[in-house]
Amino acid sequence: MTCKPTDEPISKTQQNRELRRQQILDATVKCVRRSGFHGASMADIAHEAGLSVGVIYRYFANKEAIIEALVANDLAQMRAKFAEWDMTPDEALLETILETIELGLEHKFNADNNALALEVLAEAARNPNVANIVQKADVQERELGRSLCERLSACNCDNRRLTARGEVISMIFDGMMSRFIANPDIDRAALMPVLREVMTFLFTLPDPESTPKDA
Amino acid sequence: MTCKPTDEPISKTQQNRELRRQQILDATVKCVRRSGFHGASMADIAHEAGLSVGVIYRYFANKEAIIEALVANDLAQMRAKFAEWDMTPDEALLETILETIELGLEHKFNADNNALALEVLAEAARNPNVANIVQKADVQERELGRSLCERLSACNCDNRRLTARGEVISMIFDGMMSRFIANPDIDRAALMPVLREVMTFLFTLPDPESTPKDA
Amino acid sequence: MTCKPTDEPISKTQQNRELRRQQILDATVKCVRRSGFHGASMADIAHEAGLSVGVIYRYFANKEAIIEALVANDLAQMRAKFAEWDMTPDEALLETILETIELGLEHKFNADNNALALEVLAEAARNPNVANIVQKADVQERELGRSLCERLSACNCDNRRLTARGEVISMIFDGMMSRFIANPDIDRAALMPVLREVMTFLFTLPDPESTPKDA
Amino acid sequence: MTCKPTDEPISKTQQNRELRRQQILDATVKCVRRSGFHGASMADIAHEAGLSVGVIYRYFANKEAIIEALVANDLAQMRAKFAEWDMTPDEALLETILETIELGLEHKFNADNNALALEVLAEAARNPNVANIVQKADVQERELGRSLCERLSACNCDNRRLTARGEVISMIFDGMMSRFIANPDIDRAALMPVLREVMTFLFTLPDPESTPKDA
DNA sequence: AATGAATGAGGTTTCATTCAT
DNA sequence: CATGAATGAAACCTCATTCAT
Repeated sequence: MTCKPTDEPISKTQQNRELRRQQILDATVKCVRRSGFHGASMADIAHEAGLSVGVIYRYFANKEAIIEALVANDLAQMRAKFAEWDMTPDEALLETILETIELGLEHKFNADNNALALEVLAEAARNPNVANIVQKADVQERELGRSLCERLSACNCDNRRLTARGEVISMIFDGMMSRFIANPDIDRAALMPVLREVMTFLFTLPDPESTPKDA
Repeated sequence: MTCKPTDEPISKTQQNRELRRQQILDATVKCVRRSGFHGASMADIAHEAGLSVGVIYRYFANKEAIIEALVANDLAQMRAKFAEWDMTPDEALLETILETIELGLEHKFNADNNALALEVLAEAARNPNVANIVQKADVQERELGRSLCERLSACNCDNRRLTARGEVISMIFDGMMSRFIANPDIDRAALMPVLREVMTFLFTLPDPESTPKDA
Repeated sequence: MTCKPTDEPISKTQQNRELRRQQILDATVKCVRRSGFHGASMADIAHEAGLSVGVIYRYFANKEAIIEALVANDLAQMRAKFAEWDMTPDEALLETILETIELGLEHKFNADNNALALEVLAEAARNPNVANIVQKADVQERELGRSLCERLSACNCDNRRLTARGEVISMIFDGMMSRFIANPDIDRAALMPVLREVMTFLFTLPDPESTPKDA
Repeated sequence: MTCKPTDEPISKTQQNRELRRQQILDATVKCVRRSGFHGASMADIAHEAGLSVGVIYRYFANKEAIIEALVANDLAQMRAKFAEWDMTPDEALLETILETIELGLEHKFNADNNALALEVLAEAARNPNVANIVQKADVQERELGRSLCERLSACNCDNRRLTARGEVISMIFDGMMSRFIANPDIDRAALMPVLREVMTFLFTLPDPESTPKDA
């Protein structure tokens, strides 16, 4: 990721370069939220970033590259939040997670976050490069999720089953976006307890006694 | 100009008109799956439909109108499937629904369905007209869902809680799309039993004894 | 113009044909007033005439032909009004003409008439066919005008001078259109007497005594 | 982005911008003369200007904006000529104006000028924006005209009557365009003296003795 | 390095005209 | 004869990308 040619690991030039890239990505996020990937023109992005059109091409090969970097960035931020849980002590973990449901809901029910995330998914559904980025990011996220589930479960857990539980948890979180689009006036007060119950159920779900370990 | 008031109110001309509209919508679906709403050009659509570009404008006012009709169409099909359950007798209902999970999964894990549905959601996140169509459709879908939950629950159920359970169920189904994008090689065999357990839990979830009925 | 193949000079079929042509021209006039020659589409015209698009092509070779017929029609109507004066007795002629100034002003200051007449002129300035029609019509109009001037003048009038006076009179009338566009709130009450004075001056303008008859 | 607050407020960039705009307007004038506003395509204009289509949109928002700028430009040039007379001393004024009649005639009988001016009028008859520009320009022109009339008149002149005389003079000039279209081979040698006589009459026309000053 | 003017292919849409029914 | 669905060229306009300054 970061090449170190000199003793100083990241040169000032490199740092500036990264800052500029981030500046462009931030501007792109705003534009994409407003108008989608195709609706956001390079001129829009340049204007939003306070830069000239030409300079963007010194930091990104083309629009496609911006999109890819944007997606990678966005997913990295997600992952960062996830990683925080990893450091929570075992006894506080479940409660911490349950508390975060509300934050998650708030995040997913935010129109801006939503627009961007759905744009990414829609793009990933058609664009193999973007799909690849999303999938790469997901591998790491699943790993984190699985380790959380493992810590929460009693002990004797089928690994595949653990993974599946993680998937269903993810489904619920990801599905929030879709629900917000379809029903923005949802009754959040009534939703929260149900979500807590289901999450608790999922996190602590024991293996069925008589399930064969392999299909 | 010349209207023939026959017995049957739908003239052959009207029928042909509807056929052409459907032909155009079908072509659009293919193109949108391939390239998204904005990536699908009118020329693409016309070519896919085997028509000239101009003729499309005899059946739809503009591209926006095609998109809106497409979304409405797509959601209507969804609803139709949903409605089937409404006629299942009570005693077979839960089992029928659980059996359908697999079909649902299969549907949501199909790349074509996925691309279209995500495109619709992403569009709805930015385009108020499309959002409106989606939300209108969802009102009906929620109604159906609530009635199913009601039949499955014991009896003494808080209405808001019932609705919330429906929302969570929807989240799981909708979230499948997102998961398929992020992890297409998911272990479906392991996933199915967990899904069945969660669904059963959700459908039969009792009210907590000491919950105040109104916030 | 009218071919007479049978004894009856104009067959009923021919008459119907002429009626249809007129119907189309009337519709075109409305459309052209609204949107100009280029803005008036064949579909507009057909709709306004209560006909199908196709049938128009049975009566006119193409849009150009409609325009040309329209222009010829319009000019013929002008000429018809002009011709009425030809039958007025000498002693009442000047007064009749002066009285008509007000009608002329009213006509030229009507937005609808204006839009059409200016459209015709602008078209004639670029389209040789239309220019030709306009010029052919004008030859006849000038002839009428010259004969009016002749009757009004004392007697000993230079022919070229008479013609020139006719031209200036025409300029004033034609110029009204332009003035209405530039100043629609013009003070007509103040304008009328000045117009009467100038017209009287022009109609009765004697030859300068010492003008050489040829330049 | 980078603005250099120099002493002279008009930067070289601004100057270049203005030059390009003028270049485009000049090309448009040629095209409009040839084919009218609607007949002149953006491709034609670009080609005539030696530019690409896209660049035009950096200087004008759309075709309508070009037309409006063109009209404003054209009228400003007219007004500039008019304004010259304002500086002529009183004793030479009438003769100067009469001498200008010939120039005016020459100008109005020029096919190119004509085509453009008529196009503007025809457009103004239907397009409120253009009408507005024409009317705004005319207010100034009338002011100039009225001041000329005032200087030429004896003294005791009704203001409304003065204005009316200005209108009739304008009618004659504007009417020339129309006459040139209808009769391009007009006998200018015979026309000139008549025009001089009428103009003299109009410029020096006294108030009728017994006219009530207010209607 | 930065700028932003220029390019031109390609987007949506319109419309005169034709022709099978 | 009449219809109006179909055609496809051409209109206006946008935008990712390049490159002289």
